[in-house]
Amino acid sequence: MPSPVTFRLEHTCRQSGARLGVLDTPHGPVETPVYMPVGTQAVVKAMTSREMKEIGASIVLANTYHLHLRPGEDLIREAGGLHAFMAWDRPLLTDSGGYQVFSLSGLNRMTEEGVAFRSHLDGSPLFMSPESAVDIQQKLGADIAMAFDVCSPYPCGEEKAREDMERTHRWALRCKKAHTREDQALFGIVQGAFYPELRRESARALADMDFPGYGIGGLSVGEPKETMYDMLEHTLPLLPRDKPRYLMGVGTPDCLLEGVLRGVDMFDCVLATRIARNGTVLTREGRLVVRNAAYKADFRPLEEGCDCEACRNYSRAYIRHLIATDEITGARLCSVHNLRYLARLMEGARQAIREDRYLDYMKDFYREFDMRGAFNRGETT
RNA sequence: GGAUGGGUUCCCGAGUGGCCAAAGGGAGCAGACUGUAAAUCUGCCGUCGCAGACUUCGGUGGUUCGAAUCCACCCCCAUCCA
Repeated sequence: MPSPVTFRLEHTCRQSGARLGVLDTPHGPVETPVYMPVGTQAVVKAMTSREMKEIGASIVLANTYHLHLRPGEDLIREAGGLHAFMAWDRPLLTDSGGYQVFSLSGLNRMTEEGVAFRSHLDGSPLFMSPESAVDIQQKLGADIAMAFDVCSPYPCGEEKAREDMERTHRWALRCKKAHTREDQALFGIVQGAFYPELRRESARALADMDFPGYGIGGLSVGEPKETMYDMLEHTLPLLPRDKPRYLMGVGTPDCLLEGVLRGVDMFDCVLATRIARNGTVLTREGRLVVRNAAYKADFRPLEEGCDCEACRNYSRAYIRHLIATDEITGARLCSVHNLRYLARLMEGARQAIREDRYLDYMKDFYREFDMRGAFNRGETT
């Protein structure tokens, strides 16, 4: 059967090789490269769907594990599916819960059959397998579902990395077999930890399984950025050119641009919304901790020239005051800004690719963006 | 005027002879955050410093080897009685 989600590679930047494309889905097109805001619990935290549209979000994520626990996939199906439930008529993607196997590793036990979780909410047991992760996602009804994968930690010994990768491959086949919904695409996920040969092997194995799109998983888990870029360079060339590549869990503005340079089409990351709620915003000049006392009487907008609601109407001093007084609108305005910032960053990237000047675009970004202390995980401190 | 209860480090508030620079909150300041157990978490929070030293618990004066803690007087606050 033909995939309900198809990718059109529209242009390859002659200066950089970066890709410009369109992902067509049952709920409309997504221009790539794209940053996808994360709405784990069927909501991008602090945001309404109307605001998400104003920001320019074309596709949003939700999470299988979290929605299975609350409110349950049957209720969402009864509501008419995830789109209707959360009043979002644009494309949706659900992560499989594979990441929760990793992030909640203290609360679960994995076997070949699947993963026995203990709910992080009340400790009650639940079992997720490739089949049940697919089943839940089919009931949720997002445009794109993700395979149930095994995300290796960092650092990770080669033997374990291989076991995780091979299990990910076996589980990918099981997911594919279990997936029957015709208006939903299932993407496979590449693993292989930080071993170039494993990354290549995983990319080839997944490509052979012929998915309509490919996630690159197991990155941005604590490794230095250069290591992540290196892994991308060992993965992306082995994935089919005519299928979308989704770098899962990334990230920072610089990682987004570096990913695009290497051929990534889709990204998601909680960072923008999480740091927003904690009083930090992204600007073209770098990260700005608007919570800090330095902005107490700074009446400029968060970012000069930004067209978001926060920057059009409010000052740093005001937003700092809202954060300091624990007013939820402070978290909301910072979220609005950060999401708009990343949407504009990617709009600019697409435009630059179209005009064959993506390397210039990156150079301009790095010239302005202060990288000192800005999410330099894993690098010398 | 009398009775009672109080005055502790920015605020609230524990502490009633040494283990007290003084619990715990709050405020303040800073840091972390990458497929969200996160509107969360961590650190600092008398002064100078490495150790350590110094100043501090309303004021003054005592007792004691040693006082935020005991005694005397004084000043202030609250409530009640006149």
